[in-house]
Amino acid sequence: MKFDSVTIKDIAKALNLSTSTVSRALRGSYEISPETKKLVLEYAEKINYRPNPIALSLKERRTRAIGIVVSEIANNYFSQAINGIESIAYNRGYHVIITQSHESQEREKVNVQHLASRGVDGLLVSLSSESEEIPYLTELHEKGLPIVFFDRITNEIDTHKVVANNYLGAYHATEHLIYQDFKKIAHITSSPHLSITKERLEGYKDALAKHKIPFDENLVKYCHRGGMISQEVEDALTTLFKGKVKPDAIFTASDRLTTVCFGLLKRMKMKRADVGFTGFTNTQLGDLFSPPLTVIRQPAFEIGQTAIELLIQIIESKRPVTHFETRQLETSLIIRESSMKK
Amino acid sequence: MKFDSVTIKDIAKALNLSTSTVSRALRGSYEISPETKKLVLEYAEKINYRPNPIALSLKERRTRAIGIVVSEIANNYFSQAINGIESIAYNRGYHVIITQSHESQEREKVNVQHLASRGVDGLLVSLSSESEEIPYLTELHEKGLPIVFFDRITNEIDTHKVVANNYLGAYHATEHLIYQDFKKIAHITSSPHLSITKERLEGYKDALAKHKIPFDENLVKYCHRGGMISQEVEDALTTLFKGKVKPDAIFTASDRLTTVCFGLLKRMKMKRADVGFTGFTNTQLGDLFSPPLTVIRQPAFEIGQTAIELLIQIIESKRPVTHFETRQLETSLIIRESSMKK
DNA sequence: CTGAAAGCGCTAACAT
DNA sequence: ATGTTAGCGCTTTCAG
Repeated sequence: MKFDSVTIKDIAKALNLSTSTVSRALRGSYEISPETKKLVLEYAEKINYRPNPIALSLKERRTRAIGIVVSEIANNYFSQAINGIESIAYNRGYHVIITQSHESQEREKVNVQHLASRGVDGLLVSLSSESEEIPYLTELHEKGLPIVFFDRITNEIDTHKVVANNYLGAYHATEHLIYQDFKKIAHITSSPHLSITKERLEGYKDALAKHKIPFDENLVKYCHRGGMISQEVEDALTTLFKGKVKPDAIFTASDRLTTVCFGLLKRMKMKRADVGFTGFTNTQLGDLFSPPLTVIRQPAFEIGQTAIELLIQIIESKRPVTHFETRQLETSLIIRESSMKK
Repeated sequence: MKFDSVTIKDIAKALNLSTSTVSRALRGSYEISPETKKLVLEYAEKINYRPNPIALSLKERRTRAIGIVVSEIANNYFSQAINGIESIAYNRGYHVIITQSHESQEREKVNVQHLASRGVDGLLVSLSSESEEIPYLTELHEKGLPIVFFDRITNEIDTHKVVANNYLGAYHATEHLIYQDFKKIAHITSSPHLSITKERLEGYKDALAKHKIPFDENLVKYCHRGGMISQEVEDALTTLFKGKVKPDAIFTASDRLTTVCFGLLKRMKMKRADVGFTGFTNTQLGDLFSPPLTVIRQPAFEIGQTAIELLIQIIESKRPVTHFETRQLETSLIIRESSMKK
């Protein structure tokens, strides 16, 4: 605490000891006599001594804090992932600093650099939709800062990564729509360079191919800000429904896209009733919607847990970690009315 | 950056200057010759020097970081408030550290103490539903740590506070239900000792009184964990509908309570169709629901902005602030179908 | 077993 | 205009 709180020095003075003795006693060094130790400990307790973590960080070059960089906390996927992260971190004695990029690369960079310079012991990051080149991260990684990516990952950096099985999630969702007898399935997704975008697009394509439905690239719309700006989703929808091939179903690729798109569809009154709909989202409110929403749900909490576990593993490993893995967790398709053919 | 990054010392050595000269040059002190200044600045730029904020904090006893304590970020109200806070903080050069209490007082205490010991310049807090006595906060406040409360505030501490006009919000919501001709309006709310609970209850009561509807305390149900545990809401509903006086409408008092309760109502199939419903919530998804939800919306973003502005004001004021204010922002009632009498 | 002293990166009072 | 030194709170050699 910064407001004239008690320091090791105060204890030393009061007990007529040196600061080093006090320090050692406090951390239970074996070279301190039991009596002195007891004396110090009791006095420290009595005056409610708390070591100053800032001084500690300066000295030890570690903070027991880990930084999180996500695009938006107002996103069910991320808030659940963060809860997963915290659930482990706190038990392991780490504190967590959450930052948001709001899908802006500039903001992401600022956050990353701030966290790094604040001395976090490691970083958990899901890239912004604008991020393609990420020198600010590679640089840090090369300097030895432990980083684990989750959700939106990158090939630029060789480290642990944790993702949902986006390919299969998309595949099953698409196939489900096909089984419902939809033929013109549009796919509304985020920035084309994002890992999740590519994986989900692959799943979508492969499901179509499997069922001999030709892939039509006019049915795929990219929202570069991931739906942060509702206008881009509206434009996508307008173009789709004005196009030669009108979609009879829509499959959205991210949390925000799903809710924004579903809302717009309703508002635009584009014969919503007979447009099949499903999308990736972690909202728990899907069955309150009208019609109830068929969703692809990611195990966000578990993804967060896995990511922080891997990160702590790197942080606490004695020797540099060289073998990295990419963990993949399965999604689940929750079928409700919105994807049913009328 | 902690990984052998360049320090002021390196610059000094390279340029054959003393560290103090470098330090002064870097912060543009007038007592440094333009040439030296230029030299230093250019070299610093070249080798990409970044001051170490940890060392800075230790020295200056300030961090330009402010701590936020809320119950849940997976709550539309709080995530919007946090966005408001960030929008101002970043422009003013402050970073923001977000923590969650998950409605647990113990966790709240740990977070507060951690933030304080990490040396945040100030605290923005919305209390957990368990928090009544808050010695860990009063203590800090007495030591001079700037604190601003928002949403769930307390009388224990004399400082700036920012809230929605909960009384009027509840009053209007209740009155709206009355106008729809509902007579037995139940109120499902959080912990009785929370400021928001009291204010909203008052509004509810006064609206009833105004319209000569007798207040029936059996129609008021408290969920002590604020709906964190869905069971407590289910119990509340069960009791209500098994009671002598069955409610014909329900008015919920918080974001989580609103969505959980609305969902349960649907699932429990308790003739949901003719139960009027409205509640406090900041979800933007209300009109996607079935039926579309009538909600009381708080200006969360603006509340966040106001809170951080007041906090920064305290932090940066030269002399101790002694006059404190409680700012109140108006809510808005968004009327949709759920509150309509069939 | 305990103490003195150096140092983490930086700033600022105090020389010069 | 620039350098020297002390100190923020703590740990950790190095000496006794």
